[in-house]
Amino acid sequence: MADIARMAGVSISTVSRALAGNPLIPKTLRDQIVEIARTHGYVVNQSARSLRLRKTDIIGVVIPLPHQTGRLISDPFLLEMVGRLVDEIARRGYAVLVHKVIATEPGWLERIIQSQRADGLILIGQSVEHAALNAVADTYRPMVVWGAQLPGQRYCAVGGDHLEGGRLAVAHLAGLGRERIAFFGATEAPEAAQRFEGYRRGLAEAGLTFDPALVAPVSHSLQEARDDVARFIASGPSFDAVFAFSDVIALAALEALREAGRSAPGDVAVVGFDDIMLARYGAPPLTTLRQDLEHGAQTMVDLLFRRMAGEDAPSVMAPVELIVRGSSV
Amino acid sequence: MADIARMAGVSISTVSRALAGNPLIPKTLRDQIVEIARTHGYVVNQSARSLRLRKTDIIGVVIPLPHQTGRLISDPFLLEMVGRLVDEIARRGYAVLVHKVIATEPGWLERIIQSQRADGLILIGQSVEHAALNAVADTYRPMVVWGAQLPGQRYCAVGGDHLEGGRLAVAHLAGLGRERIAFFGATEAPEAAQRFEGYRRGLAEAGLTFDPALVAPVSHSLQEARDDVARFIASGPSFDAVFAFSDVIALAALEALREAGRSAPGDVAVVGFDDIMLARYGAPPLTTLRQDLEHGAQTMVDLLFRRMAGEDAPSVMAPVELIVRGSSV
DNA sequence: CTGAAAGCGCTAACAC
DNA sequence: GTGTTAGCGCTTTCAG
Repeated sequence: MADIARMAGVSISTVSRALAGNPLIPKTLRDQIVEIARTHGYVVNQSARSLRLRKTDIIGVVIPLPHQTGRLISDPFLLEMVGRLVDEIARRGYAVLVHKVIATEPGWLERIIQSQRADGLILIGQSVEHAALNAVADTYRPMVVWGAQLPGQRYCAVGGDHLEGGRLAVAHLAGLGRERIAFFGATEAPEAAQRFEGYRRGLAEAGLTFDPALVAPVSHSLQEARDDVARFIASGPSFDAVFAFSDVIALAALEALREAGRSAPGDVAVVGFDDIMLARYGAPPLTTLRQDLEHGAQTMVDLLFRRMAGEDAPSVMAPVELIVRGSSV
Repeated sequence: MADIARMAGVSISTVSRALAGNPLIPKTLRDQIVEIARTHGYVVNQSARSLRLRKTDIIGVVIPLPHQTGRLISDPFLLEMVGRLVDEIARRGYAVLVHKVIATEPGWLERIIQSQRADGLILIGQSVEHAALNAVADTYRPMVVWGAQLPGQRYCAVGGDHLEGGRLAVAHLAGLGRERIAFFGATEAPEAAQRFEGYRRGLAEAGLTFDPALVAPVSHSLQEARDDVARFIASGPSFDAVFAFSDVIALAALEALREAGRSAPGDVAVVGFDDIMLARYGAPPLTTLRQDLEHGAQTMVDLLFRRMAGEDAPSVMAPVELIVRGSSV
């Protein structure tokens, strides 16, 4: 910047002001300085700017991976979400810093916040302790979490209506005359717990009895899920429908069923959750509960910027929509 | 940091050294200081650190979007690539800054470099002028591009063997007895031009004549591509096979064919490129040329770090593999 | 082994 | 309007 100042025959402050578009500097001089900077390929150093301004123009997007799988972000839902967030954040002139963290290491959230590399944070998923988020939220405002709403929650969460989604799924399956409806997926994470709760309510409303033998804890990754489902099938419980925690699990279930010689939807009707791109293109295409990611990402970013501006933005629960495709009818 | 120093009864320099694990500070004192910092939730401010060290511990991943579509990163290939890169970069203790840029605005690359927000840059795709990349590469070393190798190229590029891929695709289709093989996709971008060139060579080697009427410029986005293909079908040229620039285009072609009442692979055999996740799950599953993204991302990151260390890492062309699935046989 | 002090590149009072 | 100057929070000579 000193160089530019020398070339323009002005002081550093004038250059700084001109480059910032400060109207105190006459328009002609400003343009002149901007032009000099441009031709010399000068751009303001962001580290210095951030240090001085205590503002980075960066939004952190945190992907907490459960367990110490030091591995792949391959989950299609996660990737779609990241894509949407990048779009939405870029529209506002901010860059996106993606953090992949192992959610089991304590203090990771505090570390990210304290490093002050981002002006705001979006966490994808609550795999963290609810309590840890609450604790952080008391002192750190610019944070939005993709996830479920929980009682006593003091952080800002955006997410689909998991409970209603579970209900709708089971109502749909029961309406088709299915009576032995299995649930595939973990039930610990808040989102999962709510979908599971919706499943149980759906059963109750349809006059079906809940059978714990039809609940299979299935991994979230496609490969492992397929094996988990295969084991479940082999272990013998009879079932004529599946409500899966996610589309990925539903797709894995379809594969495992095919390998076990059962047809879908003939022998077993399958419903997933999320409506990822893969859901539409499968054979059969997947009946699922659609979460509008574009809208979800938009909402999260919107709330985040309001919180960054000091407002106190509320949590939002987005509706989910049952999309009926070939895997259930 | 001053606070921590006061609490520990030492100077700021000592705290800085202790937190950096500098062995000049006795281990006990070091641990003590680290402990104080931990309990008080202190973490080094990265802006200040970066300013001082001229090093950010961030790798920039740039997604250049062609044209001024101020829109969505929805391309599955791009998303998978980003996921792989994040994994690979995170493994090395760096964070990832994702930039979405409109490649038509001149000077964007210089701006990103000069802002010094990242220690190195990975560009996904050469949609930029080859010349612009060459110019930048002369002065900016830590940059790796995902794309084709071009004559006179002075930047480091990693990518699949597009030409060979095109040849293999056509050889496969011709081997199945197909004689009117269409090419769907743009032919301007370097990757596309090479795949197209492979297509022409494949035709020649199979003794088929090249018919310009069978080359359809098709958009890269799923929706638009479907419409483009539908128009092509409606316009009447007879064809019994398609080599598509990408899996996304191939999937769009499958849809358009179905809507037009033509069967695949019966009436038209279809081959894509990339082997994205969607390819495997379609109906029919897609024959495609697999680019090993995991390996590609690994290679790019590896070369980038070598360049960051001052070494002069070479460009790499990765093999592609024909994966035969139901869409062609 | 430890501390004092300089300075990374920038912005914004505060003078003039 | 413009320049001078004081930091932002950190690391690292350099001196002790």
